[in-house]
Amino acid sequence: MDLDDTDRRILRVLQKQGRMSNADLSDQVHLSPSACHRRVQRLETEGFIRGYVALLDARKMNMPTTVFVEITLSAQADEVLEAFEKAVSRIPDVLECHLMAGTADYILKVVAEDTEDFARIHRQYLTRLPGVAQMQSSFALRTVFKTTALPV
Amino acid sequence: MDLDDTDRRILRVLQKQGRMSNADLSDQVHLSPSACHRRVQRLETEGFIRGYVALLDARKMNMPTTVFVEITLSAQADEVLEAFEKAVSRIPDVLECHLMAGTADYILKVVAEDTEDFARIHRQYLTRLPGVAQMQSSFALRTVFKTTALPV
DNA sequence: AGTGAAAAATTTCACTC
DNA sequence: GAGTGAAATTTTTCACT
Repeated sequence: MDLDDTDRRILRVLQKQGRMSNADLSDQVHLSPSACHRRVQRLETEGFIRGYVALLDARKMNMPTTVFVEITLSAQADEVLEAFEKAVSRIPDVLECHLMAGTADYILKVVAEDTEDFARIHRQYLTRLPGVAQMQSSFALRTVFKTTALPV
Repeated sequence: MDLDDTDRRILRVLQKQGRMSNADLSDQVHLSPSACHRRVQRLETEGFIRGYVALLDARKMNMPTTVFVEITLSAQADEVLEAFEKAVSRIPDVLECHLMAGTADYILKVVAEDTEDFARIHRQYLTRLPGVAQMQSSFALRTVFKTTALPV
């Protein structure tokens, strides 16, 4: 299915304010409430919209520390990758896990309360990951910005 | 303000389903609708909940490619950092920008349609960023998982 | 914090153009 | 596709326990 400009306007708005009422949304995109609602439903059922989430304030929640962890495995066989990924997915503080091209096999994005808390996560979880040959952690001093919104 | 277990349950649910109705939410967290609604309002006004957003399917939206770009600047004076950050914030395909400790000064998370599209973004935007000494791009072959939900 | 109820707003749907 | 209007549901408030 193709998206027209109106669909894209809807997605731009909902990526910023996912709980905006259909009445307000229809105003912003210059549609009647019913036409707008039909489009949103289609975008949902066709899978363009994966879902709606509340975003929490990491500082308020006492998780202001972000660490990127680059990991190289000792082997690249499918079973090794699978075992690694399965173990990673059980660590609550890991928000993202990407399989990379090039030298590092994986990049993890980890959040923690502070450096000490990251040390705990490292000790408790990261050192126990299977198949790891090398690991390098880089701390974010400050997150300049972070958005969940794809450019549409 | 401190959060109790009920607050944390509310946040866990809303981080997964941000548009759940207050009635359903109050069921899930074992509260009456009014008590639940009172708590959600407090979590919003106190700033624990920063907002609600729709999450789009990157594949459906034709932006399935994620690239991490590590950048070292030629100087670290405040004005250099500011100019760099200001320029970065104008690039639509950059979803995150983190100031890092250690060797690389910044890590950017960039999304693109494919490698060719990333080449365009690189040419059009990244090569024109001010104060850049070194830049290294790493492609994600596959995103194992990605979540916006903080552990609470 | 819970209950119950009323008021306001939103969502949903059948129908029409 | 889009618009209209009415019904169904949900949200929001409130007084009271």
